[in-house]
Amino acid sequence: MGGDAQTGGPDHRFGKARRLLNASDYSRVFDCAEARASHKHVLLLARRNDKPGHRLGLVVAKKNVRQAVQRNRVKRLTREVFRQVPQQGPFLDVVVLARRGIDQLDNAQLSSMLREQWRKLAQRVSTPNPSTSQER
RNA sequence: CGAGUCGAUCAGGCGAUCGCUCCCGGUCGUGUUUCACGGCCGCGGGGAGGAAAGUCCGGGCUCCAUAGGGCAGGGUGCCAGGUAACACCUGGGGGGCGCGAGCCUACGGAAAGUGCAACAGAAAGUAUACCGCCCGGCCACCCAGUGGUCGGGUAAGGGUGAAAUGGUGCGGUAAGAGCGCACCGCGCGGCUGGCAACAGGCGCGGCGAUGGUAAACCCCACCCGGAGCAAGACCAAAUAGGAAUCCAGACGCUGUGGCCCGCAGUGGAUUCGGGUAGGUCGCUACAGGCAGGCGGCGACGCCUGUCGCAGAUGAAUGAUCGUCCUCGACAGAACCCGGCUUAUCGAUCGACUCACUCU
RNA sequence: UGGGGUGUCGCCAAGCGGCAAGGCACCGGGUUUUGAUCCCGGCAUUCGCAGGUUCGAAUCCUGCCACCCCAG
Repeated sequence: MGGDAQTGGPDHRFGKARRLLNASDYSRVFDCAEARASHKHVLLLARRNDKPGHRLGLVVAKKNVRQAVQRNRVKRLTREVFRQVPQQGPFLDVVVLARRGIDQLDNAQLSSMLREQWRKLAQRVSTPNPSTSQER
């Protein structure tokens, strides 16, 4: 459906084609994560998709980030970082889970941390690690 | 100029680039034309709050009967008004705080009943008499008097306690006592003002009666049916059709508040097997905002004009850069309103009070 | 988002107007050659926080705070 959208549209868009939309999309990633990147404040899970671009899903639990303002801030920044990621390589479905204490970071710290985690994730997918695929 | 009281408003601004969502317009594609869905485009419009929060009250809305009767349970609690309603607001009264502007106030009933008050204390509620005080009889002595003992009168004083049976003063008395008087308090009666709460003043009662506690049970007056948009409705598909066991056989069972009645419907429960968990509506236009006029002390009401002001559904307001200043607090809509409560860097405006100085 | 519940010592908790039980743990002492067991004694508990009612509040009332559970 979005075949000509990808060729005609610019690189840094973030419409519904770039997001995980329902529970089945999420459970597909959770049930069979091909790669993961863990950090003190965040956990990324990823799986290859057959779509013409990366797709992002967010899990920011109320238990981990208490205030609604802080949850919104974390999600906005994560989307912003993801939006600026180049659309190339094997396309992934990624779920970002926030952990406790992530709301203590300021905007600059948060976005540089997320860029770093994305870089690690992309590396692991391009050179498949036998240990990670064995985990599931 | 300093200190303070009350009320109202605002909640970083501007520019550039990239990005999200809804609406509008255009265009392309798909399906069967109207039309629907999806993609893209537009120097096109809209896009969090005063608390959006806590969920503490009150309503609308939806389903259960159109929410009906009784019990139970809960709430409110000086008076009058406002309101859709309220535990809110306005005005007034009583009480308390402040020099004042003002602020605070769960503020009905204890002579309907039941209960409670540890410890201390004589006594904690149909009062009582420990130490005292006073009088009389008898006994002793150093015979005015003092001490002991018995009988009586007292509740002024002491001591205990959170609280001790009106308070203060004068008279009175053997000592005392509302025993008498004055003022205050309390109760009763009627009068004046006020819609009322209540206030004022008058007369009567000697007050052995009527202590406290109702955020103890309770009484009185008034109010409250239950659940919640994950309510609920619709579309495609499905709930079909089956099998087994158990219970009941219509004073039974089910239907959303705990029970009874009433009302409506009708066999019910469990297991096996089978199937679905996609979308649309509800979803923002109303107790609506602003301006003006009129009525009212005011809350508010009425009339006229004008404005269109989030509506997502894995869930939208952001990021980066520049610039200015006072350097930006608390904090993010999820059905919607009216309040209350709590969090909060500050800024501005208005009204008023007190102190000092000057004129 | 809605509904419901719980906060008492380090842990588990009873108490529901008048001194806050008890057990485990911990500390000190005794018993024992030593340890365990056993015995005795101790625990600085703002009773989640702040107001109020009462003579008196862990207990009653009001407002906050934290944590937990249930419903897609």
